[in-house]
Amino acid sequence: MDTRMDGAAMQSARCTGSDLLRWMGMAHEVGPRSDQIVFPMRRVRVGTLVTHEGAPFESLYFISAGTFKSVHTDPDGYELVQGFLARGDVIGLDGLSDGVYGGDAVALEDATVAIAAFRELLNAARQVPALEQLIFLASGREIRRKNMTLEVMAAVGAEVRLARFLLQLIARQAEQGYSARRMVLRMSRRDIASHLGIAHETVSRSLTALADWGYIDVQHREIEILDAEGLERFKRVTRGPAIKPPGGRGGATRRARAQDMARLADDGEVHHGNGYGHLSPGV
Amino acid sequence: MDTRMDGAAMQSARCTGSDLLRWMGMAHEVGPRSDQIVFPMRRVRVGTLVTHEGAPFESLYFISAGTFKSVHTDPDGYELVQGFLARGDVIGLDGLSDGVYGGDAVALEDATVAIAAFRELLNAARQVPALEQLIFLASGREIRRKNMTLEVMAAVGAEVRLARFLLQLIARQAEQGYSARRMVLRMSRRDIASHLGIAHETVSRSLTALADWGYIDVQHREIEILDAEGLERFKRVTRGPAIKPPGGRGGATRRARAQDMARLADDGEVHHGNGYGHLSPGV
DNA sequence: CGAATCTTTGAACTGAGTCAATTAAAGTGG
DNA sequence: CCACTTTAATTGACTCAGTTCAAAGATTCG
Repeated sequence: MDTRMDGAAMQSARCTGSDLLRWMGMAHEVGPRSDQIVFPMRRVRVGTLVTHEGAPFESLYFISAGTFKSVHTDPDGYELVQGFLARGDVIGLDGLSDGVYGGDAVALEDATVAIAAFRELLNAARQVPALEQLIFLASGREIRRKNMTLEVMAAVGAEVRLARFLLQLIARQAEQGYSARRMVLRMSRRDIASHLGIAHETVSRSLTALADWGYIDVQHREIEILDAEGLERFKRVTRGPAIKPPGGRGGATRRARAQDMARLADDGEVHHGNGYGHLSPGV
Repeated sequence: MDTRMDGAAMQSARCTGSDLLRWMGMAHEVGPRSDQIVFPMRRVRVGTLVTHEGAPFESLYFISAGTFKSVHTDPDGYELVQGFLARGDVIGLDGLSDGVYGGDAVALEDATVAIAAFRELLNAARQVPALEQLIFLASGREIRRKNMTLEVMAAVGAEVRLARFLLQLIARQAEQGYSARRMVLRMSRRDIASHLGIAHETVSRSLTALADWGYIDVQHREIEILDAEGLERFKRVTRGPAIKPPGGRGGATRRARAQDMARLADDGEVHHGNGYGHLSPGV
């Protein structure tokens, strides 16, 4: 399976239902029928909006290449980055609820999307069950993603949020067949900050911290994972108790703070704090 | 339209597609065809789980009555309340992505749900387009809700988070035809805390603060909105700049803190801080 | 009526936000 | 291609909102 070009898709500025299925990781569903369904494609240049918040919902946009941010602007002018989207994601799903897009989808680099007019997509879906599945898969995935974002934002220190965010990003990249060690952040620190609910200065500091502790290497917007295992362990650190050990617990009460984190990177053995966090420990 | 009972539904422990449409606010789509589709119902007692995290996805559960919390437990045992669901919501949508439920749905009070086996629902949808729409509506709504939760959690003080949460809750209740002034919190402070990403002690304190400022009245789990307008204004307060006023601005640089909030309640005129928050101000 | 849970309140500590100032990078135009 | 402007990123110092820890009420439930 070709991950850079989609056959004739690019040249002719159109693609097939099969392409959509492939991008979304449903290659096994590709068949002659899905080959027959054709969608127009659109090249999108950096900074361009694919959906406009408040505009009437008409199409879903399947990302073939490139990265987007979804930005919601509230009535007072505050911007919130709701998420980052790439191949395997669909733009515009929130429009399903009330017929209006819930945010701007801004290209963070030159990109390509397939335009699926929703009405037509539905018609196609009636003939090609795989396409119907595709829509549900996309919706479910979007919901799942949001829940993951909630996990990132809920109740952890800034460095941990960042760690989770990075691991999430690179996991998605790896799913698409790219490196699981190196990545380029397409978004600004400010975008990350908005998405994670922290100050952009804190993003800087946290990146530096993660680098100091040897988990990652940061060169501008290029990130390399140096210690995937350690980072994976680190992302689990919270301020609350780990889990109430089945046989009762009697450890020292100490919060996991920066120095412990660093140690965690060194010798891999740390008892993180066990005070009561607001993430209720599982009983 | 009856909002308490659904005709024969309760007695016979089954309901029709029309009922589903009504609960979801699609009463206008009700027709003879949707009357023909029948779904079994299930009574759910407090504390009972409707979906189990990790269990194979098979059905969607349409809430007829009662309240649920959706709880995700991560491998380390930390619990995160992903959201609260009531009539008008559907349980289990996150299972659409990978065929597994993403969290436990726990009843916070005795409740009733309609069980829609997904396969059958799809079949029914082929005959009754309104039901197809229904699924998409539900998905889109779920995504929209998650985005609203992100807004709540992103970058604001605890009192404001709480204010937004309460207003959200009561708006949903009002949508269903109930009071827009009084409500009963079905969930514990701890649940709220987990959902908002703050400590449960902070939830207590913030409720007290909102009450002290005259926005609400708190009696245990009963909340009354005393000053809807003020609360609406208050929820907009952030730590960052309001909006960069079109004609440039020159106000004093002061953060909006508790005392200002209180004042806001009194005389309704406050210039909240205007330093640069991490919620980028709209250009 | 007592056990368990939930809620509130207090006190102290600290992580992260705010403000400020410098450095680096990316555009822009001559 | 190089000055110049503008935006992005880093780093530091200070402050406070919110977490943590502790302990006392209030409710609920068996």
